[in-house]
Amino acid sequence: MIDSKNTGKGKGVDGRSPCPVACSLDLLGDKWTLLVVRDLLLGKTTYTGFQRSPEGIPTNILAERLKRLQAAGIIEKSQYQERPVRYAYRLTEKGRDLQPVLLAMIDWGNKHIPGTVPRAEIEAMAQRLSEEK
Amino acid sequence: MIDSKNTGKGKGVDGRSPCPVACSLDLLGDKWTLLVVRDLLLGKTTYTGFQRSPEGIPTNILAERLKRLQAAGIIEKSQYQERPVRYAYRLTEKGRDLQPVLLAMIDWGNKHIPGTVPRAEIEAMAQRLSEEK
DNA sequence: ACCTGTTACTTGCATTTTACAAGTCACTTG
DNA sequence: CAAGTGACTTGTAAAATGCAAGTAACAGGT
Repeated sequence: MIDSKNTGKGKGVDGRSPCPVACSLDLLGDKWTLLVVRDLLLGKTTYTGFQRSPEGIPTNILAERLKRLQAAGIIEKSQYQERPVRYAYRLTEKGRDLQPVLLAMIDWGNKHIPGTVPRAEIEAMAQRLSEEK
Repeated sequence: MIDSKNTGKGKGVDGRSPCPVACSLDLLGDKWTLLVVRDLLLGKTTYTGFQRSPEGIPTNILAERLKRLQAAGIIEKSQYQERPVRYAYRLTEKGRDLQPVLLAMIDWGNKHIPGTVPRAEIEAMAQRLSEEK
């Protein structure tokens, strides 16, 4: 199925091929999307929160990615207060299920890219952020 | 460390931040790179083999990605015959260590994108390709 | 009431990356 | 010796990205 150029069954898949990796990459395969998911897993929820991450995502890219993730059902946007209006973005179950992908990347980075902050430290920070008042 | 815009210790990290996810994405964060790694994990080794995958990677992109992956120490290129010269690309240990990332993506895709070919089928195919004479 | 600040974006434009087609070079096979 | 294959390179149009600036809705201080 991976080796044939569309076996022509007309499944539900829309992407480049029925390969789950290819389909995932159609959605997540760029330099920013998974960083937003990372921030969400760390407990961040606001637009400016994502912007303040050290990588410095351009604001138009962030806005576009949040729309894509929402359209894909990976995050949901909710207004958590009026006057002034403020929004919170949260992972859906589909989004939280990306955690193993991120963890695998963290482990790979820790093992093969010297100087990356270790998983333990990241998990500790996630803890802190989720406990924040 | 993730929340401060470079704590200024001058570590070995070159990317956008010392976050292992960000660093991994600097290398792998696009629509094609991990598909090549997928093919390599499946047992493919040649330039035209990668090109024949159903996603249809553009040839200039493939050439550039192979160079990047080689420069990053994720794959190695070897000439497996002269007259005519033919090359084989193979994953290094660093490259093989990406398997958990790919497996996590497969599981996520299988769970959340209907119509994607199941992990069992992919593993069976990897088996077949690696046994190929 | 006015000025400054914050959150959550949108718009415009230059630069970079990607996609697609075609071409090259060294051979091999009929 | 003509056609084919493997492994690429080159050219160019289209799309995505990055950067700066602008907008809108409010809050808080003077």
